Amino acid sequence: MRSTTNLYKALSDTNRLRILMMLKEKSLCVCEIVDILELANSTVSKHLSILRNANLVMDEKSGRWVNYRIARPEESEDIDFVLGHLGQQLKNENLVLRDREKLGEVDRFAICAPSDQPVIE
Amino acid sequence: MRSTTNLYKALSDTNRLRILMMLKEKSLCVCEIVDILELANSTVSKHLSILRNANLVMDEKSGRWVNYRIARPEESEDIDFVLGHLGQQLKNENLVLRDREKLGEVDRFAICAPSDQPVIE
DNA sequence: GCTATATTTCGTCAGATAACGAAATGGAGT
DNA sequence: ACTCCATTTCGTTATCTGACGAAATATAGC
Repeated sequence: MRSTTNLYKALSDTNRLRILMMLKEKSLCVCEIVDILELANSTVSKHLSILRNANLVMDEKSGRWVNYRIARPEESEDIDFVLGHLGQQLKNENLVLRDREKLGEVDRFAICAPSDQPVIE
Repeated sequence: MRSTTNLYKALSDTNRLRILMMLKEKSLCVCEIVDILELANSTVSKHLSILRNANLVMDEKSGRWVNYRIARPEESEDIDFVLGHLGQQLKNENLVLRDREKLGEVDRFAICAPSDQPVIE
């Protein structure tokens, strides 16, 4: 029962739904999500751990970043069902559409490393 | 977005899931649900209002009782989808199985009217 | 090994949620 | 109209949640 309510709890926050809708488009590191949602990185990290705990997203280390992506069907029995529903419900949601636009422009190399010399790949 | 998170919030409480699973079996009045869940009737009433608000259940007055039932597909775009998922997830849940057993024995005429002379239909 | 920096963890605060009992409401049946 | 009683609303309390900044952790690249 707990795992079922945990899944639904994970889905009952606006910012977590925004994150899922973005990850549906493409994988993102924490700092990119921070930039788009305009929340503290500790807050975003917490949201991601809740989504990870519900097996909705997975993380993969890559260089200095942690990339988050939607769980594959083999990794989550609920993911297809959930994304199907969210896709339907939120496809015309303004906030989601705006996030998606920002998603095209986001560049982790520009966003992170706020010091004088930006990191060069 | 609000209506989507409200739906998921409604589903993220154990007692509300138990209520939905019971109503899937048959319609019930508040006092029957109180008897099975062993919660205060004010608490159950609140849970039912949250489920009603999410369009998952409907209420119908009948004599002195208010019968609650699962929303019909015409009344809720999400109901089939939700019940399908819950059925899968919770079909082997002990608490749900115990509730279902109690459901067979429950008798609103015996439960309510706690005074000396039970109500006669 | 040191430094830089992306991410996570910790501590705290404000607001939301679930529970209860008591009081209010409202419909059914006399 | 009155009474009964199932249900809802109200007020309170304890716990949970989401937010933040600061400190801790971990890893890449020199």
